[in-house]
Amino acid sequence: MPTNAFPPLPPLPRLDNQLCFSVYALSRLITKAYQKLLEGLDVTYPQYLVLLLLWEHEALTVKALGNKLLLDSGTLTPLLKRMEQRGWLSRRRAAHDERSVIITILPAGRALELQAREIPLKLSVCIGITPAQVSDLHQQLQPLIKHLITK
Amino acid sequence: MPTNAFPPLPPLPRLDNQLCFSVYALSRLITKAYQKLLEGLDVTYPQYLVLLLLWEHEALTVKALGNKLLLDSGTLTPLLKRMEQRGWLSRRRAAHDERSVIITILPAGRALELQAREIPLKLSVCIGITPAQVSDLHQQLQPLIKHLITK
DNA sequence: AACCTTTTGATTGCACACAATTAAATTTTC
DNA sequence: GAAAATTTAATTGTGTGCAATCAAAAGGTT
Repeated sequence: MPTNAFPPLPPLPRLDNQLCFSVYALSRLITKAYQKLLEGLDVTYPQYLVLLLLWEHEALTVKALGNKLLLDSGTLTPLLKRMEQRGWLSRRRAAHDERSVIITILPAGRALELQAREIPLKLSVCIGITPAQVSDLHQQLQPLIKHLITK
Repeated sequence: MPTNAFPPLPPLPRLDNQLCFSVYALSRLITKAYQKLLEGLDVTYPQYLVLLLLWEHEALTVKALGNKLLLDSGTLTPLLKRMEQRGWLSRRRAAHDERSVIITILPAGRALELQAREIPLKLSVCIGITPAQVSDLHQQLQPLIKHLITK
């Protein structure tokens, strides 16, 4: 009896068993939850992430923002231009390296920080887990992110 | 001495401490990893998710696909039209309810299943965690998803 | 039957998200 | 110092992703 040249492979895992789909779905659900909390500020979730960084660092290059957010200029440039139009930040070339674009928070952008103070707390309620669980889960995701970044 | 009407609030959590950002970043990294594995099939990750469902169920309405993938018709309609153009599936109105659109897998779409067999294994290597960890993490994400869906 | 409500997809408009390419400026190499 | 390689953003094109709106069809009510 000849060996089977095409042995049956195990069936593809069902969608509802897949970790990757869960991460994908959860990410979109979280973004949607943020959108509700952020609509008072009239910012999107990716824009809020940019603001979080600028509130902390005052000024960052597009490159630095991209490194921290894992987003490239194809995403960031139009997003930052929209935020510039609203007067939240400024975009200018670096004097010492004309290739770099420096993003600086403006007073109007700084003013949003106060309004945003309650968001983390509200969101944790939205998601419905304890701070301990948040921390635990966060720790577990880090190695996956690290592993995928270096590819 | 009067009580302070505006006590200082705790600082906003740093980006690299936020679970939500980790989920968001991980989701995009996973999609990118899938894209590499899927480029031989010339499908995107969301299209692959549709195929996974059609390989299992043969035919589903747009509504049913949307329920399973947590995507609405604004996303699915153009995506399914692209897949129809490539001959992977058909779109037709249900006879008993002209509002419903039934998506049916075609032979060309079915043929992709064989080529996709190795993807789950390859991806688990890509992510770099054990099956036990995958299962564990997956279990932890379910309550968050359930909690956010019912909002 | 005529009306009302609900369900279902499609459509529209806007905002990411990223691969690939281009262009400009800097750094390295010789 | 000139040439080559690298770095950095911008641009372009394609594909999601979703809120809001529209239109058609089904089901229910009187």
